[in-house]
Amino acid sequence: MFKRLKQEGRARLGELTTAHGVVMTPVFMNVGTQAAIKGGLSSEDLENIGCQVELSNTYHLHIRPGDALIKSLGGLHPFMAWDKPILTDSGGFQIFSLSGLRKLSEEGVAFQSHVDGRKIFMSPEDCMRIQSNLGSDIAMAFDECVAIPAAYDYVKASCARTSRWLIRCRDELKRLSESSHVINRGQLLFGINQGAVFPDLRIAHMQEIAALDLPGYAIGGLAVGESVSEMYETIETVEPFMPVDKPRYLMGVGTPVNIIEAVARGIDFFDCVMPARNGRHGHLFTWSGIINIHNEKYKTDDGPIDGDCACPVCRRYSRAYLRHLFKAGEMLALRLSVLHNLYFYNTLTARIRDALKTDTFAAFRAKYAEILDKRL
RNA sequence: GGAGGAGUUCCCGAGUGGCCAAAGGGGGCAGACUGUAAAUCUGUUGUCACCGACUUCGGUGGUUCGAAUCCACCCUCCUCCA
Repeated sequence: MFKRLKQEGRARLGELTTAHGVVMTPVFMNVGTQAAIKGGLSSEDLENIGCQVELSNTYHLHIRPGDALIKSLGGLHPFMAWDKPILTDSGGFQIFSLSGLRKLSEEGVAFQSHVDGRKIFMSPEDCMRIQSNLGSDIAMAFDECVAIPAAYDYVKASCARTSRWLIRCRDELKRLSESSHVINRGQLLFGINQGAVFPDLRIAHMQEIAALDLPGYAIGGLAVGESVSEMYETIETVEPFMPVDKPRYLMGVGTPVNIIEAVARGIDFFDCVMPARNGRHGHLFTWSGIINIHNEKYKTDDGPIDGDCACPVCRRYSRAYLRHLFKAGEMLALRLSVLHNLYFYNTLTARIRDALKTDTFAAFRAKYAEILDKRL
């Protein structure tokens, strides 16, 4: 159940109630694909950096360790010792990212496991059964994330199939929720809008799925090859057709500025691997821009990553030390960097919420949208 | 004292007459990364006036149209024998 608390322009302040608690939006969801944040963060760390929602992946957990095992251990929440909300992504992104290892049909997707090569067939119904076994609070519909550039006719046919799959997802989840064996009866299904950068396809598809009156809606298939302006334009195109009183999730996006700009265009939920992956690669987000801690200029820098950051890393360690950890190949470098970056992203959305509460989001946007993505 | 072996660009290490400014690692420097097959990948790493020129393969001389590669002497290091 989603409640809109406030609005400034198109930007919204809200809260979504899930089986494992209330999520204040706009929110950044922390990506732990295999029920773990890469870089060595624990569930306890997530609590300490203000994480509201953890995100895991259906395809990856189905392959290893298997959703049946996780269900037998009580579901993802006890399994990873995280009792706050969890969203599971459907595996639709793997249709895009593992495009060389799968075959698509009306019935579903035949993946060749990237781990051991074995065949894994996933229909929309399978996808819902897996997510039900995982026991997540929010289940994503099984969609096809289409790479851009894409041919119009292909995208049109793909959207039609994604719509048919969505109905199958909804019906299967409904059937499951009536069974006495499910571990999370209150699981929310979010439908996913596709259509690449074709305005008419985006709108038609959004209208189609909005009619199903689902608990939430996502914009998928962005940040997969289009320009940033095309991404913003696509959000602006679709947003008026998204139900007003339902949560809106922009999947896989993005940079700090992308998030601010998407909030300004009416988005509530975000997730992105960028803070974790780029952090592991030495790119650290600060309130004055992005630094590459590998750079020689930080060799003797005894200041924190960010003087304006209150995270556990900035309170204690210097840039020079962090740079040394990277150069020396110490895994602590990865852990501290990811910890800082995720703290930054969670704090970014917390500050956006604060700005919305005090009707100062426009000023916040003007102040930070210029600098946060800048390389220092 | 005798007998072998070796000295290559920041390091290790290939190369034994022209296709060599010199393979491949490492290290250094820089870049990419957006619902994670990523602790990954890419570029660069003698100098300069850089589509070309110059200097470089322990040192000095020599052979040759041409040498890191062949010859002579010298220097240094390693192994074995006394």
